[in-house]
Amino acid sequence: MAELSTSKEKQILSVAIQVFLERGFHGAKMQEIADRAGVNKAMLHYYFRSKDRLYAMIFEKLFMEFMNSIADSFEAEGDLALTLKHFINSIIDRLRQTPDLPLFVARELSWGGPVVYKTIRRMLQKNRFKTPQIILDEIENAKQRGEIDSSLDPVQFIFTLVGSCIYPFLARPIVESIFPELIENWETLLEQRKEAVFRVLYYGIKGEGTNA
Amino acid sequence: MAELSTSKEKQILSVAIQVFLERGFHGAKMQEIADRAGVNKAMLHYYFRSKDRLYAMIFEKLFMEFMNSIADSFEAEGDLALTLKHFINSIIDRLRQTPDLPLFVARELSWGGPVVYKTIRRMLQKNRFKTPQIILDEIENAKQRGEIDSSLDPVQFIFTLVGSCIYPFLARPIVESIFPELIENWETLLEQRKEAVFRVLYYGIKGEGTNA
DNA sequence: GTCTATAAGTCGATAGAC
DNA sequence: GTCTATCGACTTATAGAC
Repeated sequence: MAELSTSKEKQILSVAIQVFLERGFHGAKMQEIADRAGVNKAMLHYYFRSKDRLYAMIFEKLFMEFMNSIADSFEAEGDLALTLKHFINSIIDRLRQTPDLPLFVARELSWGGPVVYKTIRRMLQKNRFKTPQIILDEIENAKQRGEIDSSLDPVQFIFTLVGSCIYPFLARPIVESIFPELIENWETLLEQRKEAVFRVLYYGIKGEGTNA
Repeated sequence: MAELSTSKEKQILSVAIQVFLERGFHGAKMQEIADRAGVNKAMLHYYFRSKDRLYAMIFEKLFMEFMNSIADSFEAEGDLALTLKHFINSIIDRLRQTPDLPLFVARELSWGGPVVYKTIRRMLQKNRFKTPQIILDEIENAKQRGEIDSSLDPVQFIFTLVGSCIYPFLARPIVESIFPELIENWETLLEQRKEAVFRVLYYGIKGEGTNA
């Protein structure tokens, strides 16, 4: 709505995003936001009225950012292999800039407060989420050319595709607690992941459907 | 520690597990647990002393249940294909009985309260988590027989394997809010998923590593 | 063991001086 | 616009009667 005029307002908002990302709505405290922003707690209410309103603003921004990260990564690149590669590289590079985003979205949606419901209902009405039509088309083409198995379930495949890319970000806290050495090379792991996901998925759908 | 003697004690614990699963530590309220268990709020403190202690007990149980779901699903079945199939079927069937479990673990670990740290440190000391050695061995064997590409990164593959099975449970709230019709057939989707994951992953690692 | 009533603490929100 | 002080709602926890 209103422009973010003051620099202090932007400062608060930027810190609040971080705190909500890390802790979620219930875990986030106005006091911590104020402390980390270097301002008084009263300032938060002066600029943003209430915790609910501050959260609503941030949830909407972050949720759209997440959905757009996925939707915008679907781009036709000529053939299935290139389109797959582009999606995988793009989504991983986008999410690595806000690695807490997937878990934040999953957590807040699973709790499902009123702000969450309203935001999604509003977004469903105006800004219809893009379906991954590009990948669906490429799959159909590849099937007809005989490039991939014609019995492939496209919904399951997209689930596997998106999941394989997002899963590391969702599972990071779990993996970190058990195998901390894996996360020390987090950036390397993500780079290698791009290649690994492409190879398994692309050659996976090229293989013949011999076995049940 | 102590035996769960009273039936009322078991009743409270069973309800508390559900509430913590749904809402996490910060979202769960003692009042709601008492109401849903049909007892007085004071009873909760009589039996479990404090919210922290009740949560600690439940977190430890649920975290172990989750880790064991994964570890126990790794079983040698003679060859790679059968071992993969068994893992996929087993982990999905176990998790479908407590579908909120993966998201609960991810959420609580990402927040990382003192109870969480203590529990994991204790488990790391005594009950060393099983590594998926069985799958690693099968992969090595299959490589030497030339059944699968020798350049396959086993860590990335296990990431993809476990992730592809767990991801639907983590992403369910997100998918449900955007494509509710997909979740209406949740059970069917999970059954189809077993087959889809096996085919993509097994034929994926059998494919030749021609392209970068 | 079970309940009511209430203490004690936390957190969001605001009043009011500057 | 900014700060201090404080209010009031909510939540955990306990005291004490039965």
